[in-house]
Amino acid sequence: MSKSEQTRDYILQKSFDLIYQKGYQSTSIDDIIATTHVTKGAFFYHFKNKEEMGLGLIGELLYPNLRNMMVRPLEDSQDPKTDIYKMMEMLLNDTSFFNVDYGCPAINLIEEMSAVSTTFKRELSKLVLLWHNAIVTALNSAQSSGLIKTNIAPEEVAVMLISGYGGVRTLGKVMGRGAYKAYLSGLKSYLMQL
Amino acid sequence: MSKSEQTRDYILQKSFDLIYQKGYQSTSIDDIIATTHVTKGAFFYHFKNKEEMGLGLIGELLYPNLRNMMVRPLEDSQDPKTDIYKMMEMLLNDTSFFNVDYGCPAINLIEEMSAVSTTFKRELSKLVLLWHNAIVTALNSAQSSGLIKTNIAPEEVAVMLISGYGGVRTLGKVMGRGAYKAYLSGLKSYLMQL
DNA sequence: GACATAAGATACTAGTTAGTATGTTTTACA
DNA sequence: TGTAAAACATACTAACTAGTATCTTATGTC
Repeated sequence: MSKSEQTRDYILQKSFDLIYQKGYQSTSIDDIIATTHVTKGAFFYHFKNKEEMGLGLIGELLYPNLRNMMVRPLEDSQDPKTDIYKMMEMLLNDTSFFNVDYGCPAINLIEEMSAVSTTFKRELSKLVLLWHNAIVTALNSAQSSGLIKTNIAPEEVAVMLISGYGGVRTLGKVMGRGAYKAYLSGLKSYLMQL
Repeated sequence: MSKSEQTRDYILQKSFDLIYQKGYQSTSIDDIIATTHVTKGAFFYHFKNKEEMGLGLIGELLYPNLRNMMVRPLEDSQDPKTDIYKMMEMLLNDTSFFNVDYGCPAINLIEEMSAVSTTFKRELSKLVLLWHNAIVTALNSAQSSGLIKTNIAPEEVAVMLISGYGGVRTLGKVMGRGAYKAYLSGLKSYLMQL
């Protein structure tokens, strides 16, 4: 990786951290250059404007992380019920990447930006759809192999799961990790009965 | 209601609308005085600062609305399963107060403000707890009267329901009303099996 | 090692932000 | 109906905002 690529990635990573904590609109470019010690000239050399940086963040940080943590674990799953639970547990208990007080970076951006910028909305909806499809595919195959009742609708269950995840991230912000614990417990019962 | 009270309420109501659409931090006082045609002097006569207005909003608009739409329908409920479903349906289908693109005002504020202001976080957590307790109470009484299995934990179900609601509001922002429809359908099945 | 260009640094701008200082006008009530 | 206080209006400030113009320095290539 060239020196130039390094600073670009560095800016993206630090911006991500700031935005995760304070929100996109409340994170100023001056904030970013202050914490990175990268100058304004450097910032605007690598990004045309703030939006391009924000979209870069989604494409180059959020997207690959989502694939790794939320899509890949479901690919070719032999036991979706268990794997979905394990995935949720992993996501909610991962304190290296996530923080209860700050919630989920992707959910935060959806909340803040989708009504304000159609470009952000479009890119973020791609992420959601990716996860949605991964869940539906896993549930479908589980129905084929008789591991899940055939009278349930995978699309509905996917929406229930994604909503549950997003919602408990929000809930965690005001109620703390206890919300995660209760959710995971409730999720287990919910998955059982599918 | 005196003239003075009227302008105060008017400011709060219009601020609420703006904040619902753009977020709290992105709604400037200049935005507010521009749309209300109330002058800056009037604004700062009624509110010490922006935060006091924001908190007023929570206490005087969000709180009573939450009581009416999310707590009262569960009080003395003879059939919580049905009443919870009806409440969710009412909330998600009410287009006079809510808008898919803007989600739920309370959820939005939690998302945006709880990590940024402990005062907002505290006030908002009260709202959540109020709803949580109303749900738990309803589920408890349903267990007593044999309408719900006794091996389920009302606290967990409450977290599942609140998370589901909050999450589908987020999901709706990027996926549209289809998310609401799928959620309500999934919710019905979920409640059945309790 | 010259030189073109990539990468980064500095100083600025025009507009916006919350909040204040200092006025003027209503309103309630004696 | 006079007057004190409540309610509102106007003009300003200091700090911050995204972005630009213009410069300097580093880097790879022949």
